[in-house]
Amino acid sequence: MQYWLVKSEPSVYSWDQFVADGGTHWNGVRNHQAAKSLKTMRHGDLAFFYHSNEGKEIVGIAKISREAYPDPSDAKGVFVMVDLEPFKPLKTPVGLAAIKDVPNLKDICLIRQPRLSVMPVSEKEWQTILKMGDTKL
DNA sequence: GCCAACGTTGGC
DNA sequence: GCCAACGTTGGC
Repeated sequence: MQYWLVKSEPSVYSWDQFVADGGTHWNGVRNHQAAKSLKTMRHGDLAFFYHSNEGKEIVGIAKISREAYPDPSDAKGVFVMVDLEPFKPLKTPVGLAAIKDVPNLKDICLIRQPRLSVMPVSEKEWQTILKMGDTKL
């Protein structure tokens, strides 16, 4: 089991919309490092759903429901997408500021590479954030 | 193949 | 709205 974090601007695609849709194709990723993570995702892996720009907090958990396949929105056919479905919301959203305050999380990709939109999360980071979110799987 | 210019992301 | 970080583009 691997853990991940995906970002979305709520004004573009929010967690509420994601839940209302019952899942979505995670398309439009055009960064090779992010794409590498997409390709490493396995069916059943879990991913934090982070609201960037507005909110700046982790609001829920998504499950990978389909592994990487070609993203039809990429005309060159280079990039891939996965399918995600809602798993469960965080009982308490975990904000970026709170994450920055935790020494254990200072190496998390979210802080070290702020512009990356899809990134791995270590098991330790995952458990720490789950606890901060007052949420059990 | 280097590197300057430019565009985009996202926190503040 | 500004700006830092960083990926991409294009001239040489």
